[in-house]
Parts: sequence; structure tokens; C-alpha cells
Amino acid sequence: MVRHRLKDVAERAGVSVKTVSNVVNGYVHVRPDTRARVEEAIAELNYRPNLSARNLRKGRTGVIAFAVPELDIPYFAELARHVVTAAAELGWTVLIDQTGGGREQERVVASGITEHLIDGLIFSPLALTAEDLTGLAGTPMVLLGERVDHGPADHVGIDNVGAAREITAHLAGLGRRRIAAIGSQRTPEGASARLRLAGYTAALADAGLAYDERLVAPATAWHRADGAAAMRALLTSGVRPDAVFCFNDTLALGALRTLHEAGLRVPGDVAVAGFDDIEDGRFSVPTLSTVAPDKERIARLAVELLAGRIDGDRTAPPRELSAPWNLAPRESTLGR
Amino acid sequence: MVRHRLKDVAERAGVSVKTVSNVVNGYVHVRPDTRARVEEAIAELNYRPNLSARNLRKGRTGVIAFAVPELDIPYFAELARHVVTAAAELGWTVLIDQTGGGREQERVVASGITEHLIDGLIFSPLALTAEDLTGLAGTPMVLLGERVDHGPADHVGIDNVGAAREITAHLAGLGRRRIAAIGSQRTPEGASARLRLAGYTAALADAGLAYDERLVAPATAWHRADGAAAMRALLTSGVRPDAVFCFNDTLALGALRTLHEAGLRVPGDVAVAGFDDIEDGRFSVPTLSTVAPDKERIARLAVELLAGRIDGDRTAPPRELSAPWNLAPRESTLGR
DNA sequence: CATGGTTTGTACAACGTTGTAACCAACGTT
DNA sequence: AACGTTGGTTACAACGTTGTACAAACCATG
Repeated sequence: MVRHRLKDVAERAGVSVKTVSNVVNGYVHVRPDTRARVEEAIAELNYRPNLSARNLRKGRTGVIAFAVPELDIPYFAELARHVVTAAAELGWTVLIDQTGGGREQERVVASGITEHLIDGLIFSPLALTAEDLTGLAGTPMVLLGERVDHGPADHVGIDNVGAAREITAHLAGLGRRRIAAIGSQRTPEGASARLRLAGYTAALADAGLAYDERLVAPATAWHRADGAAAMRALLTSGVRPDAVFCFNDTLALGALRTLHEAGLRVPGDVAVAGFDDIEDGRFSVPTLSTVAPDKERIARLAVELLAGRIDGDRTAPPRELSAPWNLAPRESTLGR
Repeated sequence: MVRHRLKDVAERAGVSVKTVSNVVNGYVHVRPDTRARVEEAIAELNYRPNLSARNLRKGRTGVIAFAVPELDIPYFAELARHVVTAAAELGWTVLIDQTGGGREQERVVASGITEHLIDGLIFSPLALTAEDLTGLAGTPMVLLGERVDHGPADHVGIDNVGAAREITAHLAGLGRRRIAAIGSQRTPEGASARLRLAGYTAALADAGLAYDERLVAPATAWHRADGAAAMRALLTSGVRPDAVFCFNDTLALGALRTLHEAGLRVPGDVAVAGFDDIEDGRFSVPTLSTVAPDKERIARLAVELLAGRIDGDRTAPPRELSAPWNLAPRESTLGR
């Protein structure tokens, strides 16, 4: 299992190193018989190009990074799958990075600890601000999520306010009057939370319902456990909601769990809605009504924007793209 | 945002290129004031080493790959998180690869399309055989899962037969007599399935229960939808199980869903157990009894084995390591 | 058969880094 | 005073690849 180099192939085929390189790279002006000899030698030696050398020479690596706060958050895992698929179509390999969501870690990623190893970065920041990003736009970057928009880099998002408004309207349309929200955040990290809260509030106004602060439960993180805890808090606080809009699906799944433990029926006693449309929600008991962002589209747009930056104009003003979404009403609001 | 090289730093600091390299690499014999000058220059220019060049020179990249069939299978996502964490402690970056589970794709990954880009590979094959792997052990490799053990590379697994046997015994211990199994596979890919089936069969014998073929439901893939379908098949086949051991958690979550739709109570009418201990199972309704493999340990062992191969003896005979697991009985068998 | 253009192949340098060998200065030892 | 030793630094080559410039071979044309 020795590693061979262009030189070895060249010697075996009786040509120059460059000719082998030309064959490998599909250069047209190579005589058919020469090409055949070279290809034979390549096969015999099982030659593979050394990517480090090629990258050094070309200044490109063919690798892009996809950085997310946590890999085992289903939404990010599903998104990652689509990013990998979309990138593969352009011949790119994806390096997946897990930041942990901390500001310092995210800054390290953004400022490019992986620099010179990747051609570009698709980044879903939680804690980072637009200021953190300004100036260090060394590597082409595309931002996802709601943390930073209209920042110094291209951005793909969805209309959070509109989507939140519509799903809250869906709850109101069922005749629910005491609609709670789970997942609010006062920290600067809570950009998505703010937008979804805004949509929630707007929908309440549309429906002629009063905004009641006691119905809005905060959640530091957006995991199942946080949703369960928030729901418990709502139930013990005395205000009994007849519906809950959770700012993402894992929160909602946690909330479902708590409602079950409390012996309340969903949607009979309390209707529940989430956001993200993760796979779990399609099989939970009951199945989860949610906002379904077009993840495949988000991934594809991000990859295409990145491709544009890498191959094209890096100084063009940042672009803002929006991916479509739709409502997925299921048992947790409609019943069976 | 110009990219600087060692040479630029050297000129600015008034030293040779090699001295800068020495500083960057923490070489000891550098006079403090020289070091300070160099570091200042590095900071001023915001210098980052070019990894391609370094890799070319050193023959190492500092990147390992983690290849899994699908990223959005929760078990793999959770495992990936632990691999990334364990690898980070050794200063490695992890490139996550999604094979799709096909034999050809897996062969491509194994034979090293990423060659020269990675120092080693942690690989969870579904379709690949030991023969596929023999000979192409160019890059150090560690295998996970049950598909290939005692093959040509290091392997980390858990005692599938023992674990399956014990959780089935748990069901029998609750007094269940018609214990079904979901997830059997006759294809060569179904290595885990065969082992878990063996454990299931052994436990039946231990409990003095007859093996009934009609109680064993196949499942091509192990997703939620497959579990739901298999459970439907079991329910309509006329043999009414009073317990089901699903060969993984997603199958079990699908089965729970079907049971719910059929109006059967869990565990009252049917007790359900899974395998993997994914996060979802801790918040499902009811919570899922399962086998909990020590994922963190699996990841750590895999990374350590790989480190041993990369830095040490590549010709040593393959090692077989086993990670611990434990039973996690929850509501789906115990009730509330 | 000279002319000029195209095709096919080669030599060389360069990408940015680090290992090797070598150098000079300062030092302590004989 | 001469000698090795060590510390601190440097010049040079090399890692494997590809772009550039050019030479050689080939072909068609007048």
C-alpha cells in the first residue's frame, strides 16, 4: 500500500509529470494512445492525487464547513444532511463543525481556525453579533438563522414573524382564547425568539385577544427538557392555557410530555404547536402541528450563495434570501 | 484582509522565515525578545498558517473523518457529537461524511476518496463486507457497529447479543408471554439485526417461551416509518403480542405511534422496548425503555484506537474493543 | 518545399511550510 | 589560549502539484 506520486506514474508511462497531470485533470490535447498509457499506469499504481499539494498549488481545497451549535439538535442534523447533499452536487466535501453555541467558540470558528483548510463557511450562529463578524470576512461566508441578518455576509432565512403569526392564528382559529407561548428569551442570543414572539403577539392582536405576560414562558435553551419545564411552570402558575405555541419542535415535544404527565389531553384540553418540522414530530403521540421551513431549499440556497462568493465577486454587497415555509397542522391541534 | 505568509511576518520582525516557523511551532530555543518581536508581528498581520502547505510538508492533516450512513438518524447524530468532542481533545478536526449506506458509496469512502485529506477514518458501515475492506487499509481506520468485526481493522462495538437478551428477559420478567420482535433482516447488511435476534431468541429460551416466527417482523430500514409499518403488520396478522422488542429506538417510536393509533395502551396492552437510548425516547409518550450503549465511551475508544494507529504501529493486528451498556427501563414497560 | 498554424509534450518555477545541516557567538572547561 | 559545547539563528531543499513558457512534431496551405 505505498503511496505513489505523479512522478511514479510518469516514469511508468514513459511521459513527463505534467502530461500525467494533464490526463488527471482532463486536459484535452493529449493523444489518445498517450492518455491510455497514462491511465493504465494510474490504475496499476492505484494513484490518488495528493490533495494537500493540489490545494497548496491551486489555493482551493474543495472543502466547505458547516458550523452549527449542536449536532444532535434534530433541526441542525436534518439541515446538515441537506447541506451535504447540495454541496456534493457541486463536488464539494463538507466539514461539519460543532461550536457549542458559545460566543467565543463561534468567534474562533468564524475568524477561521480552519482557515486555509476550507474555501467557505455556512454558519448558523447563536451568540455571535454582526459586529463580531465585521472585518473578519476573510473566508466567504453564508449565515443561517435569525441571529444575524443584514450583517456583513450573505444570509438565508425564513419569514419568522409571518410563520409564527400564521401558526398562532391557526390556534386562534380553533377557538382557543388563552394561547400561551414557550421559548421567549431576553438575551441578545434570542433573535429567533424575538421574531417568533413578535409574530405571536401580532396574531393575538389580529384575533382580538389580549396579550398576557403570564402566558409567555421563557426557555434558556430550546431542548425537550426546557419545553417540559416551561410547560410545568405554565401549569402551576395558575393561568391555564388552552393552547401553546412553542418556538421550536423540541420544546413542543417536551411540552407534550409534561401535559401527558399532568393528565391533560392534547388537543382536547390544550392544543400544541411547534416550529421546524423535525422528523420526531411526525411520529410523536399526538403528531405535532408545526411550521415546516423548506430545509432542502435553505441548504441549497446557502450552498449556491457560497458558491457565488467563492467563484465570483467577493466584494458585492451581502444578499438576503428567504426560503419558503408552510403550515403543517397535525393531531396536536386538529385531533384525530 | 490580505493573507500573509511566514515570509511577511519574517520581514516585519526582521528575522528569518524559519525562526518564525519555530515560534509558531513552539520550538524552545528562541530568545525571549526574538519570540516577542515575532509574536507581535504575527498579531499585527493576523497571520494564520496555511494548513495545506503544512500538511504537504508534514504528511499529516490533523483531520479525521467520521463516516455514517445518515446524519439525521439520531443515534449517529449523538455519536457524531461525542466523536467531535473526543477528537477535539486531541487537537483534531472531524470531517463528517454521509455515505447513504450504499455499498458502492461506502466503498468509495473506505478506499479513500478523501485520501491525503484525512489522517484516519472512523467508519460505521452498513453494507460493506470485510472483503471490501481488505487490502485498502491505506488510511488508518476504526470500524463501529456490527457489520464488520474481526475484520481487517480495529473495531469498537457492544455486546449486542447480551444486551438484546437482557432487555428481552426484562419483558419476560414482567410476565409477558407473547413477545414480538421488530427489525429482523435477512440481508447480509443486517448484522446488528442478526445479533439482536439471537439475543431475543436466547432470552425466549431462558424464559421457557416458544419461538414463534409470526411474532418476528422484518424491517428493511430502521426508521420510524418502518417501525410503524411493522407494528401494523403484527397487529393485523392475528397474533396479538403483549410485548415488542424493537431492534432500535426509532423503530420503537414508530411502533408506539401505531399502537396509539390502534387504541392500545402501552404498557397495559403491549409493552415496548427499544435499543440505542436516543434523546427522543426520554420524552416520548410513554417514555421508552431501552438498551443504553455508552456512546461517549464508544466515541472515545474509537478516537483513541485511531490515534494509536496514526501515531503508532500500523501493522499490529486489529484490536476488538467493547463498550459497556446498561438497561434503561422506563414507562413503555414499567408504566408510570 | 518553405510557411505558418495547431497539436502534443516538456522543463521549470512556484504555492507556503518545515527538516536538515550549517553557521556564528557566547560560554565554560581544560 | 585553545577547545569543545550549547544556544540561537539562518540558508537551502524538499513535500506533490499545476501554470507558464516554450520546443518539437505534425498538418495543411500556397
